[in-house]
Parts: sequence; C-alpha cells; structure tokens
Amino acid sequence: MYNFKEIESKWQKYWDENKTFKTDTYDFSKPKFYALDMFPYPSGVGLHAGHPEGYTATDIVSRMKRMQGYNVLHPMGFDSFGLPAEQFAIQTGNHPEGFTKQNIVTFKKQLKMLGFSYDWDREVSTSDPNFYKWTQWIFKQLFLDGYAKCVDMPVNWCEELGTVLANDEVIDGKSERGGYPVIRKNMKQWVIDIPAFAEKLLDGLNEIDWPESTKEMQRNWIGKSIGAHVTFKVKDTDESFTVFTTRCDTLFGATYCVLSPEHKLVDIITTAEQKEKVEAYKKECATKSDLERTELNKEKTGVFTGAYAINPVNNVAIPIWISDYVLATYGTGAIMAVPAHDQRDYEFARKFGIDVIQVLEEVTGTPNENELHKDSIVAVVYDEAKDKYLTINWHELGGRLFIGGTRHNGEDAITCALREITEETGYDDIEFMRETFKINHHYYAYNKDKYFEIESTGLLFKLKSDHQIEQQLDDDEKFTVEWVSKDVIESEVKDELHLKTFIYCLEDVAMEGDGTHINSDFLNGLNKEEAINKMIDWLEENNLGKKQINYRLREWIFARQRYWGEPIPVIHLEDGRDIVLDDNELPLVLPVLEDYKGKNGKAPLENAVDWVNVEVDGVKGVRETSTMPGSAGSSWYFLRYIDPTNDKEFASQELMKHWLPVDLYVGGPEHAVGHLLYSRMWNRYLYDKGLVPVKEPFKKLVHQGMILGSNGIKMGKRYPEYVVNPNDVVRDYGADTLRLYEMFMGPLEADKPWNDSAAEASKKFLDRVWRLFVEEDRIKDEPNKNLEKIYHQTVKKVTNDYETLNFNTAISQMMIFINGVYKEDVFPKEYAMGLIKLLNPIVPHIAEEIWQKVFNGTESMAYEAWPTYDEAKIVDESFTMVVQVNGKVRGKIEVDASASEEDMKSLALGIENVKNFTDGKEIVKVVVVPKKLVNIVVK
RNA sequence: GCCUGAGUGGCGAAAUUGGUAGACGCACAGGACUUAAAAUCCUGCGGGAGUCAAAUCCCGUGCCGGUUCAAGUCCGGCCUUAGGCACCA
Repeated sequence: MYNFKEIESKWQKYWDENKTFKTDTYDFSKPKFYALDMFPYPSGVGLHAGHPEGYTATDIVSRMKRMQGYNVLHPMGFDSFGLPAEQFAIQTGNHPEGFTKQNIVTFKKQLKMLGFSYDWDREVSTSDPNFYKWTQWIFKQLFLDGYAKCVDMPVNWCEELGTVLANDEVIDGKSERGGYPVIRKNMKQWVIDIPAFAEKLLDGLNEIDWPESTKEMQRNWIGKSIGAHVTFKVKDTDESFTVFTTRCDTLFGATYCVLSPEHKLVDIITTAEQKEKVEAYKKECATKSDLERTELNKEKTGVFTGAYAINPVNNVAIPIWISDYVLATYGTGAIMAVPAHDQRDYEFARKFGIDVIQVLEEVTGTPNENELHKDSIVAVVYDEAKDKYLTINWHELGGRLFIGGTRHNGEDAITCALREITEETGYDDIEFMRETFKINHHYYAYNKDKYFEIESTGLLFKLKSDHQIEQQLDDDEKFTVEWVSKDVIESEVKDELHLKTFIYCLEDVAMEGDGTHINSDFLNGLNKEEAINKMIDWLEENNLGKKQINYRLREWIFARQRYWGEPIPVIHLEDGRDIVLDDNELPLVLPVLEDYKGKNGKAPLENAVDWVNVEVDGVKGVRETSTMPGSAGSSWYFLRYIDPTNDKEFASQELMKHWLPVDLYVGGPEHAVGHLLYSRMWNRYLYDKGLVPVKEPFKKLVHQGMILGSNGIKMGKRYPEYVVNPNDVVRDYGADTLRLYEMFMGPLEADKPWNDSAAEASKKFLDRVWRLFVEEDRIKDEPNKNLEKIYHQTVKKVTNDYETLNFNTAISQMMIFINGVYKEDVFPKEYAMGLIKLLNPIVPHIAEEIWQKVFNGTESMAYEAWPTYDEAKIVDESFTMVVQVNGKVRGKIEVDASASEEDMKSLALGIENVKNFTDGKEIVKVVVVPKKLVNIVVK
C-alpha cells in the first residue's frame, strides 16, 4: 500500500518550490503548445466533481507535450466578477474584493491539491485592476471605432435582479440566474455591435476543429437568412415602411401588412377610429413578459390600424395591422403577410377574416413534354355521423381515390364537384364546406395514352343525408363506392394528388415550400428560386426594394446595473457629448461604497456621488454607472496569459505571434453561444485592427461531459445524497485516484454517472502499480522477449490516445500491459521506465515518487523524454485467421504472417468444422482479406 | 415544431477504411491464503440449446426495411432519450 497523502503533498510542494512548470514564453527554440482550461468562477463552495475532469484532460496533454519536447503554456486564472460576491457585499456592507480574494485562495488550494501543472506565475483575475485596465482599454477601442455605443432600445429587463440581461442570459423568458421573469423594456443601453461581425464569425467556423454541434449552435444563433427589403407606401400619406422577407416571390399574395406594436410608424398612421384599440393593444404587449409572449403563441392577437399600404407589385391597397407576432428586434420590425404560404400569416388571416390569395401551386407527379392541360377537381366528402370519408375504389385499375373530375368549359369548381359526386356515387344531398389550395399535378393516362398537366382544386364537402339517386356511369367505369375511416385513407390512398388534397382538407394549414407560381403576373410558371431572383431584379430596377441579408444575432447588451463588474470608462458631459477616458486614466478603479444596493432600479455606483460627478475642461459631467457584464473579461483573458504583467499593452505582439492560437481548449458545452461567441468576436475585432495575429483564437475545442450522480442524474440540490465532493475523494483515495478514475469512466465528451466502487478500484489499480514497482522484485536490467510486442503496442496506443483525448482506452491498454507483466518474472527496466512515463501525465504524484525511488531520479520527471516505440516490434509473426461460411464464423486458425491468399484459402477449406458447412454444397466464391479472414460463399 | 448528438451484457464501456461484437473495469459467483475478516491471487461471467465436461449450434448492438460475400459500423423510414433553438418573416 502506498501512502498517497505523504507522496502527494511532497510532490505538490516540490513542484511549487522548484517552479517546475514555469514557462519561459520567450524560449522560441522549441515548438509551442498552448493548453487552455475555461477558468472558473471562484464561488464560495469550491470545486465540484465536474471541474477536475476537463482540467485533468488538458493537464495530461500538457504533461505529455512537455516530455515530447514542447514548450507548453498551461495557465489558470479566475473569472472573478459576478453576482455572489455582490450579494455578499449587499448583505454585509463589505467590499466584495476581500470575499473574492478569499474564494480564490480556497480554489487555488484545491486546484493545487489535484496536482495540475499550471504555471501559477501567470495567474490572472478579471476583477484585478491590472487586468481590467486592459478590458477597459479594449472597450475603449470598440467605442472609438463605433462598435460599442449607447442606444435607446428594447432590452430584457429583470426586475428581481434589477438589471438588463443579454439574450444568452435569458432562458424561456426567465433569467438564467435565479429564474426570475424578464420583460421587454425600452432603455438607453450600452451595446456592442456583434451583428457587424456576423459574416466573419460564420466564416471562421469553417476553419476550426470544434464539435460540430457547437458550430451548428453558433450558426443557428447567428441565424443568417437571405431575402429582400421591400418598401410599401402608406395609402393617402407620404409615409412608407420597409419589410424584410425571404419570400419576395410571393408578393402578389400579400393581403395585409403587420407592424410590430413598437414600430415608430404605428402612432403616425393609426386612424382616429382605431386609436383607442391600438393604444390598448400596445399597452398590453409592453407589460407582457417574454414568457407570456411565447406561452401565448398558440392564439394570434392583433389590431387593425385603419391605414392601408400599397402593394408595390400591383398597387392594391392592403390593410396594415399591428401584432406581437412580429418582433420589433428582427428585420425591420414590419412584415408583408402572405397567408396562403406562411403558417403564421395563415392563422392570423383565418382568425381576422383577411383574404387568402394563392400564388404558388404545389407540384405533384412528374412533369413531361407534350402535356395536355386540364382544370379539374378533387372532392373530399365527409360524413360526420359515421366519421368516414367517401371514396371510390378502382381496385387493381387505380386503387382507392376520392371523387375526381374534369371541369367542363366555364364550369366553376363547386358545380363541377357536386356534379361529379352525384354522377359517380349517386349522393345528392351534399353541402359545400371549403375550398383548399390548387395543386399542379402531372400524370400519364393509360386509357388515353397521353400525358396531362392539371390544375386541381381541392374541395371539402359534408354529407347532409344518405339520399341517393342512380349513378350515371360510362361502361368502362368499374369501381365500388366505399365509406372509409381516416386510417384506411392514410394506408390505402397512394395517389399523391389525392393524398395531398386530403391533408389540406383535414389540416387547415398554409401551403409552405416550393411550387409553380400562379396569379403572379410576370412570375407565373416559375418555381420558387427562379421567381425570387426575378422579383429581386424587378424590385431593384423599379427602386422598390433590394436584396438583403439578415441575421438573427442581435446587439450584445454590454451593461449591467450592478456594482461588481468593470466600470465603463465613459463620461456623459452636460453638453451631450460622451467621452472616453485617456489611456493614462485607466484603469478606472471601482470606488468602495458604503451602500452596495442600487435604489429604485438604479445602479449601485450612483451612490458614489464624488466618483460620479466630474468636470472635464470646465464642462460638468457624470460617469457611466453601469458596469460591464461577466462575459467582458472572459472574452480576452486567454490573450493576457501570454504576457500577464505587461503594463504597456494587453500582451506583446511578438509573444502573441508565437503562442496563438490556443492549441487545445477544454470546457463545458454551456458556453456554446455565450463566451465562445463573444471571445471569438473580440479576437476577430482585434485581428482586424492588427492587434492579434490570428483570426480564430481557439484551434481545437472539446467539451467535457457532465459527471452525474450514481443515480444517473445531474448532481445538485435536488439529490444532495448523490453529490460527490472532490475534496472527500482526494482525502480518502488521493488526487491521483480521482484523476485516474475520472479519465477511466468513459469518453471525455460523454455524461457519465459516478460509481463509488469503480472509483475505489482505481485506487486498487494504483496500489497494484506501486507493488509492481516498489514492493516486488520483477524489475531487472535484462530483456524479456515475451513483453516486447505488448510494450511497443502500449507505447503506441497510449501516445495516440493521449493525443486524441481517448484517455479511457489509454488506461485500459496500460492495465492490459500490467496484467501481462504480472505473468512474467522479469520486467525489463527499460519497459518499467517507459511505463512510468506513460502513467505520469495521468497520475503524476505516484509516478514522480516511483521515478525517484526506483530509478534514482534526482529531479522531477516532468521533462524526461517521452518513450518511443518501434513499429517493427509490433508486427505479428502470425495472426488468427477467421474463417466464415456465408458470413458466419465457423473456425479460427493461427496462420503465419507470410501466408499468401492461396495459402489462406486452402487452410480455411481444410478446417473440419468448415467442411461441415461446405460439404455437398457448391462454392460460389471465396473472399480473402489478407492477414485477417476468409469468407466462403456456398449455395 | 426545427437543429444537433446518443441508444451495445446486471452496470461504466471497447470495437482501424464495413471483416472474430462485448477489450478494460465494476458488480456477482466459485476457489486459494487466513482462526476469521479485510487485502491479495486464481477461475467463471450476453441469452438459449447441448454435454459428465467439451465440441458444436441458434439468437443477440433501440425498432422495421435495404445495400453487401460480410453491417454495431453504410443507406431509407420510425421509436426513445439528452442538449440547443423556438412566432426570426
């Protein structure tokens, strides 16, 4: 049994005192490797079981890279601005700084207890003025370049927290922290124009090695869509407004327009009669929280303004409504509504009785040349009493269909349908319900040997009574009339036209998607893509609109009405100017307050009267009292690690050129659209200014999975009995065991449940390692051929697996090797030294101790050369040949590696059990896979 | 509803370009050592048939179908589950 307590504290002290992991960033003689962890928020409760997982992963790679001769940068720091420290300040009246520093001490102690090979001389802390001086400096550049600005805009306001929130901090209409309701409110706000970087951020995703899911999330969050801006004049006024649409091809089908309730034009164009209703609706929307807005999205609401817009393509006057289904913050805050081809518009139009004009026909069947045109109908007749539909069954001639027919010249669709129903089925007491969309159907008629292209109108009827007259049938019409249920229709009606018609009759939905244009003047006959292009050309020629790309990504709200964050270095002067501080006035340090609580929703910094009121060149002014959000410091901290004490610039250009990008970044997936997007934007901005050498800061990103409780559920307050505290594990089994176990649990990216006995087994494995090296007597300075192959295999597999972060399989390979060693009397010293080096990255304390004790090491093994393997020693002299008959394994035989395909074949055919399956059968084919298998195909 | 992953023994999981499914570990069972227990070491361990024991055979990677000499792996359709987005025009 090894004394992990003694060993671990001994080596932690050694590494600390000798600064074993100090990085000389100016040593450019070796290749560099930058391994980064997402730095923690130093909460009062300390590390949880999830922290060591990601940190161990980067630590393993860092330790291996050092041994492979890389100059490794592996830093750690603290994301130390934030809410808990502020709440502590409010409750105790103390400055949060002390509280934060105390937490950092605790965290650091815990991190050191786990034996991570950080260069602690580069530690950064976002709440340290020496750090946030540069956060403010970068903000200043953004301000001067017009990317950071103070604007009046609708924001996510959280009353309980007394602050605004960024979009990624609002989840399901509630605040991410605390789950308090969030409402929409117009406020003057600091924002960063991240949409200006949308295209660059989108492009950059193509060149980085990140999880596909995270890239996809960022793409969705940016939400690029290509469409057009179209300008509508307001009838009988000089006003006009612009809408954004991705479907300008459907402009002929626009039957109304909708402005968001917050739209500037609403008050101007609303008529006197409608004023009262519009005002009431606007008020209702303003007080609705985001949650209510989304929850109530089933039923559309809205009010008519009384005004009309002129559709620019046909000069038709269409009503202008307001509704909260149009968002003020997306596009232009106004839309043209095409109810026939947009589900939301359709619901709205149906509810308020607005016209629906079809301008696209869905296409079914396959178009052909030389088609004949017909107008026709498909009629669905519903018998409510029996819940059945009227069909005619053509049996083998054409299967089950509804009633169909051709419109005689001049006949309208309803008349035609009623005639056909009576002729074919005899029913004559039928009520018309609804006409659905026309469908463009292409088919071949066998009886006439001709191709047809038809415009089919779908109609829904209701059976009023069973009254029937005699059918009037031609001689060749051999079918039966049958009433069937919905299920039968879905399984038996195969005809695309009839099935589609049925769906439109049954489900009252818009016709979305592609099709052939109708009722659309110069677009008639074109498909969606052709029509969009033609319409954009037309709009641009006539100066009525233009092609436009739009992004879902909104401005990043960059201010919080809180105390514990970076002060925004801006002064609002009496004369209306906003000025930013000179470089020599940075950092603008947070003043110490007596009262940390803001009054009446105002920022706490308002309480620092002496600090707030300033005079610049004789002009009075006030300082900005909002502070930056938590994501400010974390948007660039990885740059500061490279040069943490530089007081001339945020980091030296020369050093950044050498050290960027980050080679490996490990952290949780929860930052996918927050930190990981913001930091890419800051980096990209600095790159564009020539202040950072790389477009993308993080070359490779990996998300560690969650460590679940042994009940398979996320650890937390809900099931406190299942929470595993890493401190306890370190106390009972040691840091090496914790590191080893968390790496052995399963793939790094997967969520994995904790298992106490498996954790204990990791300790037993280390005991076994200790016995092998220290207590047993197998290590001898002599060779052992029996272990040669497995040793070289192990070095190869472990090295590759560390590189690709497959730690679980690396560990299992080392277990296999050690199991093999225990079967031998001689464990060659060379292999023993190799093995302890392979183990060192995962379990560095025990490895260092063994290295020193067994191999007379005088220094740390952190920079010992990584073991190498010889591919020639791995090659087998023989292999197990698998013999299959018709793909099933029927025999295995040991075969010399030099065997030819012919040899393999004849050996395979000679196996007794194989003969049992081949005798008396014809051998059709023999597949030989060299050095692997033979498959004999028999009939 | 949409997007992205994931579904393999009692459990955590392995499985190059399609080529022996279940490596390694946990749990469990049996044995050795011990007065006994712990620790350690050895053996077995997907289900079923078969046998004194074997050999051997059948079934088996969420479900249904397909491609292939050969499918956990590729293709089509579905189900379940986790995460994300959700009136984005």
